[in-house]
Amino acid sequence: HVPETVSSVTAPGRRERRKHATRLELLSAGRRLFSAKGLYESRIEDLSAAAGIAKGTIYGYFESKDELARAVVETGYRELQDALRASVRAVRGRHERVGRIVRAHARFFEQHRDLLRVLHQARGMLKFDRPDWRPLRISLDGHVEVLIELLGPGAAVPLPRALAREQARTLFGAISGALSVQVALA
Amino acid sequence: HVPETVSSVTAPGRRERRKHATRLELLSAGRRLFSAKGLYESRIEDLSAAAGIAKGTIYGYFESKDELARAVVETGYRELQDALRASVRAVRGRHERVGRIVRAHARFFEQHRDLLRVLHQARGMLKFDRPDWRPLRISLDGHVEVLIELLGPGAAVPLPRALAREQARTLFGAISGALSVQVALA
Amino acid sequence: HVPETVSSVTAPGRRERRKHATRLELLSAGRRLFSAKGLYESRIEDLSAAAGIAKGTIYGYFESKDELARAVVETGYRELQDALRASVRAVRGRHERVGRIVRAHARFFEQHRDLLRVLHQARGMLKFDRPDWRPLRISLDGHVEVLIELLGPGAAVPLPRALAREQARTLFGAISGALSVQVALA
Amino acid sequence: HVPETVSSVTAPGRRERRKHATRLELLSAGRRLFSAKGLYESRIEDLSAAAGIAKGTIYGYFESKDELARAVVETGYRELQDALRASVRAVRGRHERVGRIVRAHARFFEQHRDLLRVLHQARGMLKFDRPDWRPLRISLDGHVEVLIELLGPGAAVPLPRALAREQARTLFGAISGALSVQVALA
DNA sequence: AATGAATGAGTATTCATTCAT
DNA sequence: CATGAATGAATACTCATTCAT
Repeated sequence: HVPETVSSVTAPGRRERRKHATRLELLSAGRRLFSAKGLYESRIEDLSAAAGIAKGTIYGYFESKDELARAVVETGYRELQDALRASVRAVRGRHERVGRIVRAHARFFEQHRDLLRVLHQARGMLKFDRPDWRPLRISLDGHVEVLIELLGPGAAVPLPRALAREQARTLFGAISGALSVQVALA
Repeated sequence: HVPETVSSVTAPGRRERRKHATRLELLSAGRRLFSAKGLYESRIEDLSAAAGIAKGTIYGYFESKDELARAVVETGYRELQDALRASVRAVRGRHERVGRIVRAHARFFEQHRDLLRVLHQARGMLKFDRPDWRPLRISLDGHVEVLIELLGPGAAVPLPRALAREQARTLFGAISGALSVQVALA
Repeated sequence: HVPETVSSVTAPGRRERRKHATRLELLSAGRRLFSAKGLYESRIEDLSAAAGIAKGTIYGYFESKDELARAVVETGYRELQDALRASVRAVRGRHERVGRIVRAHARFFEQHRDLLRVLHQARGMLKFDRPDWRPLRISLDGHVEVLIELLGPGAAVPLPRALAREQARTLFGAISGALSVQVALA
Repeated sequence: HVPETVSSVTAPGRRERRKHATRLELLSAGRRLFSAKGLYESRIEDLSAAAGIAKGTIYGYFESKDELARAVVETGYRELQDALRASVRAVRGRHERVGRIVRAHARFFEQHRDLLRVLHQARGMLKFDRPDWRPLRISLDGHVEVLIELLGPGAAVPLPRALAREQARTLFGAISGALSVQVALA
């Protein structure tokens, strides 16, 4: 019931931007922390300290620790996808595209070891039957779909969807599994 | 430090065998449980119920929940190694051996999805810097060494150790990563 | 300490009236909320939503949640007293006055069940030894005094104060207790 | 799978009795504490200290703080009912029975002021619509039924159930309301 | 004056581990 | 050896209150 004055219109932009910045800060701190100590060993309090944001404030941005974790994973997949897309932009032949994508994975995960760790962990969780983790499955499923698209064009004969999906899954699993072991034993 | 009494000498193997059976029961229940709910979501109480063994008793067999988990992982690697060894017994050429080993992995993990889950989880943990998880690293390292041996002979020229190790790591990571994604999205 | 400017003099009653209206709005929302969910289960945030007034603003009108609660109780007693006064205006005989007052209570609480709930709760709290609740005791004490006055005249021989007080307490307790149980089990 | 040996049969009695004693200790400490500070201001930690029982242990006896509170209330009503029953044993006329019951209430609550406070509070809560408090309603309802039985016999013509219930409710409400105010202002 | 994002002290509850029986 | 009641440190989350805008 407070009338929108000019001054109250000027401000929002600032506040909005700040809110967004805080959210990003939390996601970034979450990625760092989860990757260093694991999701279960990371305490909300650590997160609060790492992000320089009060404990209670976190709950204004994410409903729970788990939700934050899910957001970190989703953001991670999105970044990976952006990198992959860039790597095959304007590349034609399927053969060539596969190679690019493999190398793009390797490069990306080398630059973002923290994400490699977090995503590995996430893949582990979605094998358990807790419904809370369904969103993670959706993320991974989505990533596979993106891979199908990226690999897709260039095949002389388009693959049946099921087969393409199996290939994409295997490709992604093999690449990240291999890198994962390297990192684990490094 | 309790002196061996005559009675404990009279029934020599029985007690030993019972102890061993209980230990196996615990390892098996642990594998089932950890694979179904994850290491962190599995409660000692669940384990006690699943194994039909009182909570307190468990601590007579394992020093802690973590130690039990480590034992489950070690046992798992040992079983996998046995399967792999069997698969290449009396196979000569390196090329052929690699194929056998890949297929043996697939077969083994198809038959023991629970282990696939547990080992995936374990690989995730050993990326974190908690010293408690060092034994897991040793397990995985040991497995890689075994792989090197199994793959090894048959090469015209023996590979430099470091290279062989890298190959084995990649092989194992790729195979289990690929299977892992299949299972996760099944 | 901000000097009164001309402009604040130009619109003299307006601002005052607005402040008063906001205060009433808060008291009314408080009564509704406390009665529906109880004092402890009512969150300042709910209140803010129910009253359409921002959280921070509330603290311009009341020092704390407790103070608001006390104000709700006091206002409630005052309204009850007004109703009681009206019911015995110009009634002479003590006997008749008692009857009127009993019926007035019943009528009042039937029309304001929310107050019945809030006052019951308040009576409960003032049995505990927290000093914060002393004001509530004063409210109840004051109410009893009013009852004494209202019942008082008409007795041939004025009762000793202590006895009159005991009677008024019992009267009020019995009436509201009886109604309270009816409402609780309705 | 442990066979029942003689020795394991001898023990249980003791353990059982101890468990029961602990439960009683908790109920008693709960009554004391809830009555002194109110249900909401009583911390589980205080309870643990007051009962000399570790915090965690409490949860082996009661599912939650609320459940403990409900048990305290139920036990309280049961004790009150026992006292009332004793007071009218072998009393015939309805008139006489009513008097006895009123006096028995007064005596009981004078001796157990803590219960007066706790039950008052409980009556307050069951006016709110939280389903968690339904058991309290059942307790109070049950108490009213008991009152009906105790008052019942001796009437020349048996009252219609609904009317009897209304009378019992009013009787109980009025008595405890009156005593409640006395205690509150004492 | 009004707003609502930020704060952090405060609390119920969980769960690995111990130990008396 | 086995048992399961007792323990209490550890932790996610809430919510009254503050304060920069």
